Parts: sequence; C-alpha cells; structure tokens
Amino acid sequence: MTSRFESRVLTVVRNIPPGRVATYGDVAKLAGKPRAARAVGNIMRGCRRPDVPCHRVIAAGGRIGGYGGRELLKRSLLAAEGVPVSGGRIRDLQRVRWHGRKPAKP
DNA sequence: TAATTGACTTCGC
DNA sequence: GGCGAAGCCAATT
Repeated sequence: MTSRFESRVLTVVRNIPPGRVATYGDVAKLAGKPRAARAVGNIMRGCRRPDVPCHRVIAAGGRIGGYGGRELLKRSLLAAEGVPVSGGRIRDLQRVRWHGRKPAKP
C-alpha cells in the first residue's frame, strides 16, 4: 500500500471519464507497468474508494472482472454511465475504451 | 526473506 | 467456444 505504483494506478483510474472504460492491462500500462494487470487487480481489490471508479476498470476483451460477485455490480454501473453492456460483456469495447487522454502528473 | 494468492493477459489445444 | 498453462506484478501470510 501507498506504493508508487498504487498511487499511479489510482490516479489513472480516477482520470477515467464517465462513459469510458479501461482494461486492467491499460491501467497498468498507463501506470507505467504494461504487464502489471494482476497487480492492478490486487490494488483495486484493496482500494474500493468512492474517489476511484473501479467499476470502469474491466478485464481484456470487454469482459467484466469478478468485482461485485457473480451479479456483476460493474455491469449496472457501466450501463448507467452509457456503456453498452451485453450480459456481462462490453458490446463495443474499442468504442468506449479509454486511451488515457488525461494523463496523471507524477 | 520466501512462498502463496489473485478483481489479469495471451497463446495453445 | 471452452479449458489449461505460462508469464508478470504487488499484497499478504
């Protein structure tokens, strides 16, 4: 906790605009470690803060992670933000995929 | 300090 | 399309 990487990940996730999503790999990449997708997941698990929209962070291929159990709380939140979701999957991932236009300041 | 675990990703069968 | 194995990183025990 409170490691550099974690701060960066949190900042990146916080910068994800509404209606957009990013994969764990993308967040990791934006955080400076393109292969730290697992680590990102771990950080998310321990964070769960209101200032960090963890529901906008999804798995690769438009799949939802395990957050919220099997009912996929993320799905509802994403759908409510305008993200096209289909049975627990993002319909047009490339369309809503966030590219990090608002980079964090280290 | 070392080993295990997990909200991951990608390739192969 | 589903299942398994290998690889990578941080947190936890």
